[in-house]
Amino acid sequence: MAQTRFIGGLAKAAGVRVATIRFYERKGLLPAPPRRPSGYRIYGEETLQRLRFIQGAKTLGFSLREIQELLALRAVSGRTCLDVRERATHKIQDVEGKIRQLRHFRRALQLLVAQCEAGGTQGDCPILDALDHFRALSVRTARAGSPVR
Amino acid sequence: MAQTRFIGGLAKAAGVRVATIRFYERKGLLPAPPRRPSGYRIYGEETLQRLRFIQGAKTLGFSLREIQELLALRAVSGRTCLDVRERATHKIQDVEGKIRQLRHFRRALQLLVAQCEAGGTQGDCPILDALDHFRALSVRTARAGSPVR
DNA sequence: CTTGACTCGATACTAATGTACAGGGTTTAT
DNA sequence: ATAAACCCTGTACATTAGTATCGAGTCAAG
Repeated sequence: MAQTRFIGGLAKAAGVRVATIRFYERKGLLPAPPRRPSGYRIYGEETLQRLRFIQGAKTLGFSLREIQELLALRAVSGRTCLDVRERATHKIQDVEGKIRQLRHFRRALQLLVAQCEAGGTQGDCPILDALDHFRALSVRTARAGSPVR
Repeated sequence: MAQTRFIGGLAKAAGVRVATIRFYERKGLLPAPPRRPSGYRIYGEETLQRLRFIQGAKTLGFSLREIQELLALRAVSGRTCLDVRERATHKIQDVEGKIRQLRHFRRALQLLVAQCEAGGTQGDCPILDALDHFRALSVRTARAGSPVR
């Protein structure tokens, strides 16, 4: 079994570059792994899981910093439980905002397709006014409140 | 009514910087607006809508390039209708992938909260294995297929 | 008709997220 | 025990998405 591997094998399995893995480690998104006496990093399956998680979160619009926060939720230490609960609840609201927005989005695209199928699309496709009237919901992705100045 | 305004008013209304609006124009995300004889840009309500759309799409993880593609779908010209339909359908699949992933995500976070409420969280919160087992679904955000080399 | 706030284009800088060497060891299959 | 394929650190470069600044012109309220 390929239970453990070096960085190259992990990179290939996750579909990222070796340099990216080292970069994530420096950024604290991946824990510093055990090493061979030579210094080679040794990885187990769990790091692959985590890399997949990171990839997924990235396509959903979370920044590396936010992903770090999400991952930090895992490090529950009992006494911070309330705090974790709070942050998780907050994240859930973020996520639900995003889901709402995406549904909105999808509806607009579906209307566009329907319009196209009905053949009646000349010039100024007013259907995508749905997209135009798309209001930025309360998703504000933890941008630390506009810096004012 | 503030039906038309200069770039500063638009920026304030949309919550972005003036420089960002000019940047989007250069990038083709906003159309070149009409001008005063002096060269001042004049904006109407529709540009505000579009800016909001862009903001929303950004928090959903679409790159400016992808947002451009989405906006381009609006420019239906009859004969490209089939093409538009195809691309829109593709985008819908992207969006649905993201929605699925976000639901996954939310479920994991909800489990975490539930666990916290049940009080039984010591040390190794195995619930977030849900997060760990999160598989990167087929969301592949139009990355033009890994460059191989 | 002045004055403070705004706008113009051009250019340069920044932050986040990677990527690509370079020079030098390590692994491993043969 | 050697050669191809890897890995190490450190540093420099690239791309995306803006931000900031400059000198000069414009707007609009009093």
